[in-house]
Amino acid sequence: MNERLGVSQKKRGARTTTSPPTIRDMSAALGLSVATISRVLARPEMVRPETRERVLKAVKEMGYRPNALAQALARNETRLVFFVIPVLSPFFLEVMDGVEMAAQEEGYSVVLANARRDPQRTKLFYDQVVAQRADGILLTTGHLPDALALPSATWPPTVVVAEPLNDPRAIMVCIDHAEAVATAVAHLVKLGHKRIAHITGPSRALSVRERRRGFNQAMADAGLRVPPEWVVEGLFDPESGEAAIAQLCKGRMKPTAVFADNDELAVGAIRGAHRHGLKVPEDLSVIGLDNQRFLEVFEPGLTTIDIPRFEMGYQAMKRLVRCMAGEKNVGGLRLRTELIVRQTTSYPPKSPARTR
Amino acid sequence: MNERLGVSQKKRGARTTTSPPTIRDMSAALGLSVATISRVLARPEMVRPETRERVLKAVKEMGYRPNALAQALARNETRLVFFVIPVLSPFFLEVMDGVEMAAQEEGYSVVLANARRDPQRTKLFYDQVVAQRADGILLTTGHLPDALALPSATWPPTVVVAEPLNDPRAIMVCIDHAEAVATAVAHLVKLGHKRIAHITGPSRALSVRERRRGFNQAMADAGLRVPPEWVVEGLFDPESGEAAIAQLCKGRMKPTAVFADNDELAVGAIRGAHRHGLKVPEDLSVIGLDNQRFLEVFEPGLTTIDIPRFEMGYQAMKRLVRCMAGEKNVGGLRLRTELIVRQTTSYPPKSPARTR
DNA sequence: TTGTATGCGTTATCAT
DNA sequence: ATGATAACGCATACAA
Repeated sequence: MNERLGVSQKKRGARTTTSPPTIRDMSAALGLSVATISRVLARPEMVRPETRERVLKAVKEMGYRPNALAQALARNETRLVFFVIPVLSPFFLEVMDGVEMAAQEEGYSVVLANARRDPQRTKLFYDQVVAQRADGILLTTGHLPDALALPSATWPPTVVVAEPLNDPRAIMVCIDHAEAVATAVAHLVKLGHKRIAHITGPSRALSVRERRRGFNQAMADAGLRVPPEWVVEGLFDPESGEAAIAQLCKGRMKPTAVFADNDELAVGAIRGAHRHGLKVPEDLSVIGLDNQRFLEVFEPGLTTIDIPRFEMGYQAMKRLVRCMAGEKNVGGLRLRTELIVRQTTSYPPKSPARTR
Repeated sequence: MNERLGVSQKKRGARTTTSPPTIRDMSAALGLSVATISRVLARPEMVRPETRERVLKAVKEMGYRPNALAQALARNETRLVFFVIPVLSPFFLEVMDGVEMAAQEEGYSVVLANARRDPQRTKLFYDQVVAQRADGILLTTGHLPDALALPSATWPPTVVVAEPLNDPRAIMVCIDHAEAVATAVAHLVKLGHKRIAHITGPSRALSVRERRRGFNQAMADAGLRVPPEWVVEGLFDPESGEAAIAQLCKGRMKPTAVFADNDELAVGAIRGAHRHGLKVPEDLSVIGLDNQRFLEVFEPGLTTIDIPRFEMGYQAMKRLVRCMAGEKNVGGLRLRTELIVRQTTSYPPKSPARTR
């Protein structure tokens, strides 16, 4: 045994510094083959209890931890996934929470991949997956021109969260945007509103287009018409919401209610309304979409549509795992949204509000 | 060429499915050694231009990408770091933004490691680093009982962000909490406040203790005393802030101003004040700490202390990279904070406000 | 039940 | 400038 140890050390060069023990160190120290060590950790039932205990004891004593890198190479899997987001926002943060939870349950780690609004970067993350930097990819962005050019053979396990994607190869976990918006509109209509504006996100996003469709449909269903100037496009931030209100106030006919494509736009709209001397909801009803957690402190409480962000992330990751396990025909999922009525919606004003 | 390719395939088992080409496939296809292929990508200047071009062309055509896993194993580095957070919050999100930026610049990826308030989990992430799942670790939590027990030999490259840590081995990038708080107190004192309360975060965090120390010191310096019941501890959330105000309103003597350990507490405090019929800032001045981005939409604008979150993350990651590169004596950093005066602070009320 | 030997896809050392 | 080949640390098929 000592001989073998000697040989081993000579062959592999003496370690003077204390680097973590490898499986071979364990093997040498215990006089067992590396295979046995490996088996104790991977399939304990395959090894005799006494041997197993002896190995386990040594593992604990010497602090042996299998090298994740080597393991990954041998097993041909990284147990890593990329979570690609277009921009760091509280919304994706909460989706990520669900992703992380599922990942933990399944023994995966999540790499946050921030595309910084650059589709080109999304492609880079794809390349990384192809290069075995990760096993799969979770997308939260609908437009990825380059990645679509990927040949099917190298299309890695992919699940799209929160955003629809028009590629049949992608599995989608999202909400029914059109339906969600319709619910909001229905709420406003029920309150008696007839003049409803729509503040939308950037129209290159498929989800935004879906919402717009839902809005128009719901309005049409209610027999209401939407002047083109009442559909104002912006980014998903408060500034855009505020600007949209300024825009809407310029017109001769003014809406009594606005639906905003997300909560941040809605909050901006409320601020904009205040700036224009409009009270919410007395003069203007505002309804958002997201039910962002951090807005719980906001006053007046924002009427909005809840998107199950955590659940979306969780389900998406679970599906991705199945994908990576080689399962075929993993289906997508459409989660239900829910209208949360708080204080920013009310009956329309009796007489048109006067803006300043 | 076909022959060689054939040999390769026979030797390595026929691939019926199209798996990504390996360096050996390239080698075979080009009639060059694997070493040359490798060199072209790693040190192009070492190879003759003609050969180089030939290889590059083939790389592009065949879509060859070095397997990151194998690369990592051979180079003995993962180019991955863990970013450990106690809980998913907008605060850490912005720190993460900086971390990510620096990581990208340095060719690293960031794994989001959510400890979910469980120090035990922090230990797990440490183990993963020891097991070469990542090269280094970024901590945002001050209390890690178990990890401290790690022998110095296996103490991986570590940088602590945002939170001080009392381990000499750790490199810290944070702010001077005591000084930040002192600035806030000084502002209130200058406005004429004499009765100032402190709503604190959980006292197990070292930063919270530092802030408390800063508060007491600043008050003492101003010749003001702090009744023990005016220091109310809570979690870092709005609910705690609201509860703290309820607590403070129960006393006979009431403060005219409160300093909250973070913005969320402050926002909760404001809400609590409203509930108790106190107007902010007329009856009660409130000042927070963080300058959270999402609170920009909050009205009235919160007076607070700006913490350079992005910069903290960025600098921390840059330092971690140096650490991982083996650099010794990488120093810590203390970033400057800045008082942002908005609308929630004003002069103390002439007569004590009446609570309901 | 345990051991032997080979493969995983690179990098890097040492020849040539 | 290029090639042969030994690491890297583990998993696993096959042998014993």
